[in-house]
Amino acid sequence: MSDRLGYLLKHVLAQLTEAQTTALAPHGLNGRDLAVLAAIVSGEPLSQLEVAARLRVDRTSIGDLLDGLEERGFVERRRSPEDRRRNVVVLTSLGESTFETAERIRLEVEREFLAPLPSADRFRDDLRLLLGE
Amino acid sequence: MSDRLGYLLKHVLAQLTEAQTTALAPHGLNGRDLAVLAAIVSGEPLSQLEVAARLRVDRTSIGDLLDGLEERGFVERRRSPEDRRRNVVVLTSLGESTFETAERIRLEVEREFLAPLPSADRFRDDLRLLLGE
DNA sequence: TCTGATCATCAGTTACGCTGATGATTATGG
DNA sequence: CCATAATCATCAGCGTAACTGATGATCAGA
Repeated sequence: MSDRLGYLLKHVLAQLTEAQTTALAPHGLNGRDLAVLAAIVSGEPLSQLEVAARLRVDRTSIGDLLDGLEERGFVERRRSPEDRRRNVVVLTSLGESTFETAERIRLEVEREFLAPLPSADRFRDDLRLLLGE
Repeated sequence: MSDRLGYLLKHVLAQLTEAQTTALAPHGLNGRDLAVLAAIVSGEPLSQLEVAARLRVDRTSIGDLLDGLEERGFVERRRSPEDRRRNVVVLTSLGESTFETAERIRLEVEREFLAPLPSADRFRDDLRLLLGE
């Protein structure tokens, strides 16, 4: 239909978001929540600012995001002992198990989503190139 | 950095949007406004609903969008004589000239934006495939 | 110790997509 | 012809997300 790049990107993203949302909903998560869990699960405990930076999400949004995850029992915030300004965020055991199943779902959703393409990897490479990574 | 498809798409779109916004700002437009003008300029006069459908924008958003464009003198809304429920939206002469220069800018911004890729056309094709077009 | 930086949080703004309702107008069918 | 349904624009309101700017608590450095 349209060849406007903004239009194409916007609606491709919207469709992916919708597919992820519906697929993850039974587990009480959306794609954003899952990205937060993924940032936390990898390696040493992170402060909220570090989580936000890693996801390139605004610093003031991450608090609300964690509030929701904490209410649902996926993460815990603890005051860091060596720097009491910081909240160290860790996954609960529920958070860990949910993360693993949700992550599998995400991979499957992405695989299906990119199925129409001749090469999904090439498309991913293109996106990374555009971000300069 | 991240290989999450949602992350990649989101930030690629954000970077494009920013590039378009800054490039178009001197002409009093953003990428969204320009898309509206493009939908109007092509062919016969459209009702607001038709403009919204063509852009895949919510029906209730298009009104505000047109308000802004009308304030800035780019479009005019007239009650359709043969169906007085409809607003026929047309470009003013200022709208037309602005559209032409802005459209050239958009093409140049997109060209530069996709320059890092081995094949910009292929990337566009991929996006269209994902939208099922 | 004083000063400035850092972290989390809070209040408020802007933008967008969406739902549901309303009034005006047109189309349909009995 | 008239009553009903459908269509169009608009309005109020909601939820989400990104962002700015301020605050209090805490830490680091001079």
